[in-house]
Amino acid sequence: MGVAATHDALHARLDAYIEQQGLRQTGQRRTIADAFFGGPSHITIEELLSRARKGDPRIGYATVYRTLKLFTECGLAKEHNFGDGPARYELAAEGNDHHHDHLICLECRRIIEFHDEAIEALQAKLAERLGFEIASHKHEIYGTCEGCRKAHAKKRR
Amino acid sequence: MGVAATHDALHARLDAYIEQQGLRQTGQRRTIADAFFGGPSHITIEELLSRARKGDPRIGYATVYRTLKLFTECGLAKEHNFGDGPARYELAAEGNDHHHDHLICLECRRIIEFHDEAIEALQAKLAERLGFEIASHKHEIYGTCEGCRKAHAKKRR
DNA sequence: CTATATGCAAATGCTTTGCAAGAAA
DNA sequence: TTTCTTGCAAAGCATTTGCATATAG
Repeated sequence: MGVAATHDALHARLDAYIEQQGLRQTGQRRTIADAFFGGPSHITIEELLSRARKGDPRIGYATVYRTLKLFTECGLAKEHNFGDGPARYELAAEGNDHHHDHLICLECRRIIEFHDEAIEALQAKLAERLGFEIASHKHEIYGTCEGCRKAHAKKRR
Repeated sequence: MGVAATHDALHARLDAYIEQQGLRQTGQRRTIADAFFGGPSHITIEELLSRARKGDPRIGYATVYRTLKLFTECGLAKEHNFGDGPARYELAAEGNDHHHDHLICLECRRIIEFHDEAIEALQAKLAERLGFEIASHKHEIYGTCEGCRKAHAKKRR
């Protein structure tokens, strides 16, 4: 099962949502979906637009925003704001489905995903203790990644 | 030791920073500091401006932004973005100093602070494992607070 | 006096929206 | 042939900035 098959499944999921909601299949949606499914994770609207325009140069800014909102609604995308500029989107679907959080390098802006069952468990316990029902959470760790730290060490030598 | 004494300590800290940086004591800074030290936590610029204007009606928007940036730089304030509207600021200084994270009720927008040593420890271990040096982190839990859940239960009866 | 701070209004950056024209069902 | 979508430009919102004036040191 290669990338193409995965994309088919994602497109199918999108198509199902579109139909179920009485919306319309359009060339732009397919083009943007291709750009999104095949592109790097944590992509911005800007980057996605330029990827999508390789397939269809007439696509507009607002359409990408609207389409990513649609993807987010149907669970295919997750939106993140890491404090610097624009929002970033990542694929959130079967196979890629399980929840994760992020470490963000403040120097090179690299984003590292992590999932820690023990932290999640403690978080759940904490919420329960406070009578709080969790809908979602955001756990972001900002700092310096291994690569950037090594680069410092090298410079200092 | 009452509130006034606490405020004195905060003002002293601010004054020290201002002097140390070769900046200037101004009436506006004192007024905004009073409004901030005495006001509710997780306050917005807008709210702070209206509090400050009770002391000095001529204070401008930009000054509050600039002054809260100053407070943040000198460690007296912490800025948070909880995903809805404008940033919120909380006091971060002696007594109020230790780090905490937040639960945010999506219904009543109440903000509950928490501090969980075990989660922090796991987080530190995780970062170490990845060779990542933590500068700061953000752990936000969104959902429904106890009060809102009880309100639902009542309605349903 | 000199450098910093202020207030205003304009600019910015990201995102959303109104609307007329175009396309899907 | 009706309803949804698109592209464009304009609006919106939070925040920042340029600049002339005011003020602290």
